[in-house]
Amino acid sequence: MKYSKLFGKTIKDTPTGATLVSHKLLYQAGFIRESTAGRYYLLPLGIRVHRKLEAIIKEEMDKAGAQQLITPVLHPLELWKETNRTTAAGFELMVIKDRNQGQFVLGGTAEEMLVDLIRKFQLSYKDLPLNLYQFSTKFRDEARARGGLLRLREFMMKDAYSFDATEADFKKEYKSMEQTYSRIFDRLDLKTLIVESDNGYIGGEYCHEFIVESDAGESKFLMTDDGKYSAHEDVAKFMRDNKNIDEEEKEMISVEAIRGTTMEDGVKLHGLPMWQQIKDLMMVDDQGRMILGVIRGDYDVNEVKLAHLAKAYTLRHATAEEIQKLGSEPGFISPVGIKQKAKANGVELLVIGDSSLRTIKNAYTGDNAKHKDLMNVNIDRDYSLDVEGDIALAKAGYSSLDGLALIEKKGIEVGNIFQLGYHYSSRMKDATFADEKGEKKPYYMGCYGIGIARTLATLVEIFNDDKGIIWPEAVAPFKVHLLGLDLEDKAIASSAQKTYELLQVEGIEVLFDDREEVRAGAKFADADLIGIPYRVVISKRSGEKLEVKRRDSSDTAFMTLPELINKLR
RNA sequence: CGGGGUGUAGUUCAUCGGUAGAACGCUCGCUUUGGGAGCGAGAAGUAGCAAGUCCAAUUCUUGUCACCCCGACCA
Repeated sequence: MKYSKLFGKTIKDTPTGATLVSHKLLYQAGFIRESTAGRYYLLPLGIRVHRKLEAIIKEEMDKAGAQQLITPVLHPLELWKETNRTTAAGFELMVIKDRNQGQFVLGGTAEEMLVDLIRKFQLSYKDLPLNLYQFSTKFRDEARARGGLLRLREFMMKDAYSFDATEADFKKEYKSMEQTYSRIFDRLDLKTLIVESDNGYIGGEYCHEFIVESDAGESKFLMTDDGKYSAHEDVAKFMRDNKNIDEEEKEMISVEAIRGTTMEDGVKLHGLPMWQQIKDLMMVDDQGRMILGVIRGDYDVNEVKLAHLAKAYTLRHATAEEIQKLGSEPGFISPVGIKQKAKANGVELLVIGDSSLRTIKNAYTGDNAKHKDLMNVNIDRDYSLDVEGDIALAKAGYSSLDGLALIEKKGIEVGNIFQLGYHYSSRMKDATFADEKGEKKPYYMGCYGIGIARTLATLVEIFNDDKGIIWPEAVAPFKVHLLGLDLEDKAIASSAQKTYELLQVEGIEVLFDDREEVRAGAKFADADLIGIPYRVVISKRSGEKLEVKRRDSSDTAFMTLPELINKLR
């Protein structure tokens, strides 16, 4: 490619509001232009990198035995109703109508489509395991797109879906995908951490994100120093420390409590530690059920964990009116006797408690009435839980289950792998295969995604210097950036042209800066900005040889064309 | 979705109650020529859109749309 003909010039200005290096550099170097928020044009340089990423991912997916296909972009809305995802993911789903008023979802993920496809076939256990993947544009009506290519409303994703006969088979596939992803990111020179995460509206029980550590990222996660445990804030587990469990249980009493409604107000009034207080968080789920989260006072409730234990898609905070209707009072909620009050008032209530409640004795909390508190409250004796488990938010400094301190990190999620189990195959009719006895069994599923544009932006976030991008060779838009200087000299011009042609004959991708009117300094600056791995200069100064410099090094070497070709092979 | 902000030339921005200006970029010319050259000339804007106030609105007011930032949300 001749630079003089390349569509997409370098530019010195950066877009208004661009804060991320990747956004600025990709714009300045002529890889991308914005259309509207979260939707970008990929210019010729940009699409070259994009295609290389796709090629690497495809190679590794094929190697892992997955098969490529493509689904329609418009998904029939009925399919999403079948899995009850129209409400769960409705806030970011885009729905359109055709001329017959048929409703379609603009695909943002394709579990339903793949299940629908596979049930059109009468598969048997002999056809399994099966892993199908595609590269397709995904639509997400994100509340807030940001950061250039890091959070888009429209982007290419590689999404794969696996179908297995048993959980054991699935686990092999899951492991295989984990290894495949590791190989893919290795080939991109990206160091990824595999972090336990929450499944969100995708469903299923567990999943892992591939995260590249970066301050530009939006994913917060916790990990131990030795790197053996890393988990997203939403799911991170930690050890509860015992407080006063050896204390004698005292008699529970109700006292007058003229105080404000915060935890601190309780601490101040009673002169007791925060951890001895019981925190009560009243939420409402998508079915209108009241959910009470109960936890030791010095911990915070993790609403994602709470939603899981409640088996709810979404939770929101209850209003003061809702709390009063149930028979309690904001700021004075207590697990003691609340179930009876709810029942008396005809409100459905689920009480979910954190295991940390067992680390304290003689706790204090509200008494479900304004300005009344209960002292010396003890679990089992004074109140019981409908569900007991882990609803606590992990924080930096807490102890991991291995006893190591958790540290907080930030990163960009470039890929993820999900266990889906029977989540979809049980909700969708006839999502079954025939087993050895001819009996219909539901598929055990998983899904696996990589955002291509986000990965591209991540590469730029990681590989850059103050002059521009430094592309890893595997995905660089070209391998060689050939700079012709002193091109008004006919001999040099023809030698440069010949070099350009010979490199192409050798199958080496080369961008030839053939501009006559542009000075050397500008060409060097452009080459640094664009970030192609090898810069090759032909000029008066280079003489018969070529001046070769790697983008990531400051050393230059003079060599002949055959030597260069040999080096690049 | 809540809070804040910004919409003026291709881009980044300035200006102003009397219908606009710079830099970069672009075109042409001369000089220059190894780290974003200099000089000169030129093309380029219905000031997001709509309504209102005013003799007069790009400027003030209201609405609307778009975009940006913080938060909520979010594979």
